[in-house]
Amino acid sequence: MLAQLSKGECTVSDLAKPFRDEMSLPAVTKHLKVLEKAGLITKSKDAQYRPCKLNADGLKEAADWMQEYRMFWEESFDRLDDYLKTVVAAEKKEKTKKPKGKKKKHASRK
Amino acid sequence: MLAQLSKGECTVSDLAKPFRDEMSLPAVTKHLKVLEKAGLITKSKDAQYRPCKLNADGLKEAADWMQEYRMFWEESFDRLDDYLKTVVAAEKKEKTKKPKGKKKKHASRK
DNA sequence: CCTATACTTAACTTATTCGTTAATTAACTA
DNA sequence: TAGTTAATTAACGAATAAGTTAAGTATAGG
Repeated sequence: MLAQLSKGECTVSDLAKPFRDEMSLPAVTKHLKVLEKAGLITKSKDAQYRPCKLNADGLKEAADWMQEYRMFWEESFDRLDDYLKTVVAAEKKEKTKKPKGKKKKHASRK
Repeated sequence: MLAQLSKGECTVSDLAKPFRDEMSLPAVTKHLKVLEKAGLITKSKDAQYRPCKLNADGLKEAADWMQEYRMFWEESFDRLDDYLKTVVAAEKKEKTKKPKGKKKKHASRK
């Protein structure tokens, strides 16, 4: 729906059309209500129609917010990568050792 | 919990300890069950204890999966950025024009 | 054998998400 | 004015997430 709106203002039923067989109109109304509350879109009046458009300010806020987390996510990716590299390396080493070595006891649990 | 496990195998109660006042032990059991089902950890038996460890294969799969979506997310970020640039530009232009111009009618809705 | 410890299972609660159908409001139009 | 179209509201429901308490199982160890 946001993608649709990025091409220009349009009405509730226009936005609903692509989802005709997936959800009802009231469902769309509700969906739009959360987008509106979230400040991502605005609705206005034109006779029976409620033309919707993207809200630049809200989108900017959202983008800024995501931008913050983007780093966090990427760091997480990198940490996972690091972790996997060490694990995979450890496993390769494991395989070159004798396959039936002593089982390592875990640390004492008292 | 995954972070904890990345430092080495440990038991259910060890994993639960940092969350003592946030959730009960059964809650932890359940949480671990979903991590196990998701293939991110494995559990074994040692007397009453159930030592858990990270599952490298599962984590690798998860990382690969995320890697795929990473691009999608970043593209989305970029598209948002692009969109915002054009919108902000458009708004600046708007402000330099006479503030009380003709209201543009929306496209006919028949 | 008895009991404490580690953990699990069962049964239930509570809140939220995401939808539904039916009725309602508002405005256009023949 | 009567009917149609656009959208919303009301009332409800199913599914899921994420916990809770209380009871049960398995094992170690005095």
